[in-house]
Amino acid sequence: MAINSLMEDFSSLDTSSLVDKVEAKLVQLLKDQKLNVGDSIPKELELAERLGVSRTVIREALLRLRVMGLIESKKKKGAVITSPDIFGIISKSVNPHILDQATLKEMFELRLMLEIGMADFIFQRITPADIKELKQIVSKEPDATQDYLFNIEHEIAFHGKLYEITGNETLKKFQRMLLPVFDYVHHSGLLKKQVSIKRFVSHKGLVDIIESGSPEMFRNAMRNHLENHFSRLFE
Amino acid sequence: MAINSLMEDFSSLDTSSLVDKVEAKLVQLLKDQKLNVGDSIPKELELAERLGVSRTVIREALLRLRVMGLIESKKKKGAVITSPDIFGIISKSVNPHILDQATLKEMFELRLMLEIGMADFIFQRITPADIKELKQIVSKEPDATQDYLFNIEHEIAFHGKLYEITGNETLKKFQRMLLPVFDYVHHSGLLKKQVSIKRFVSHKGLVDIIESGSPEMFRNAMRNHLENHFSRLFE
DNA sequence: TTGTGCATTATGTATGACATAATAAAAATA
DNA sequence: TATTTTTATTATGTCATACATAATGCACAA
Repeated sequence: MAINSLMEDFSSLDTSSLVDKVEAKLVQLLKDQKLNVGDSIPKELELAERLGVSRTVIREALLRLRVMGLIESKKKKGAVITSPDIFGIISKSVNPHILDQATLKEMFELRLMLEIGMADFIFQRITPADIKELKQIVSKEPDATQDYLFNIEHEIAFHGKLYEITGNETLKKFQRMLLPVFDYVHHSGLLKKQVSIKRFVSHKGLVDIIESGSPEMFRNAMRNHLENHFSRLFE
Repeated sequence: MAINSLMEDFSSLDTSSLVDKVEAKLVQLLKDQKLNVGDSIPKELELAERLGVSRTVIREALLRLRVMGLIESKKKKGAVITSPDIFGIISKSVNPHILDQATLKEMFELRLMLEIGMADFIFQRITPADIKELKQIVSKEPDATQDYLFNIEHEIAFHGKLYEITGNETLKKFQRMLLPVFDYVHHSGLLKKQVSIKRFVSHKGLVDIIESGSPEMFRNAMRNHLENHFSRLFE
């Protein structure tokens, strides 16, 4: 079925340029030959000769793989296969000013889902040191009268720590990618006006639950904690 | 501050190639000039002249932007700014055979988080038609004796429908990206052996809750439904 | 053995040329 | 005049070649 859809793509949409085809061929090469990270691929000239295209085309195709993080090329050693840091890469291209508003709003939603869904991982992997650190962060919690930026920083510190506790690096990168988006969406006119800022479950409340509650309790508490955001999304 | 960090980058790590600099300059151009989607950017030759580099370099920089989905270039009209379909793009570079195992496992975890965290969005946006469709999918639920592939297909149909109900296109793309990863992780020796396949809350159970329950109930039920996966991650 | 320097090699950059496709302008026809 | 066809123009896509640059390894000398 994978092959079929591939064929379809090729037959139906033959608007593909030469570089497109070469790119596909190279990716397939990586897949087929089961090359491992660190292995090096043929030189540009060799590829050009073997595929019967100019070096320019090869270079463009390789460049694409490089941008996608599949390879890295050094001056003499040629190109070697790397394990792509996906989110690190797209972080570069996530530009709130360029992404369309619908996508931005959706990414905002994604963050809410993740923070609620991470409960089990927090409970599974948290250490006493983590709890201590959380408590320390919470102890510095600013009251509502405090200046705005400081509040933001505190939010990031607290929630960022939660992401960290999950021990999931990919998730952490995802959060870093979402941070500017979140901030942007929060302040642009994308969401409904915030009618009343109520703090339902506080950060301290969350920590208490982490310390002596259950994942289930945490999910509900976090959902409640994020109510201000949800209420701006829904009616 | 943005300028400072930029300077630092340039001074500390001047391993950046010409293309790197041009790329950064172009991205900055897009940001500064607040160009909207659909606006076209200067021609390659013009850029080459203005920045004092060869067309080769300009082309490579533009190509990077293209791979990142920031621009699209047509034969005559030049390049126009587009709203990048991030996940569509990285889907292409998500290759389970190339990603390292730690990342794969983490992406597996991400999926679990999302499916639990999506509860509120499902309840907020589901329509009677959706419920009807869900019931129809469930009615065809195969029993455990049925052939394996059919079971997989059914899983994808059901959970995919849930993603769809959230109305979040970005999430949907994210799922499509995760699908091959999920399958791969599930079958490779990455996770602990599956001791006993128990179906806790069934698909039908989930539908019942969607129809007459609450987000809170759904989260717990989904967590339970995914227990087989969780148990392979945790002890 | 250690270090310096040179040769080699593969990518990075520059330049010029032509192909191709999309658009606009001009010409031809009804 | 209106409409279609042809032609010209333009900007990207592809090719070819030459040279710059940096990393690697080898040879030679201290």
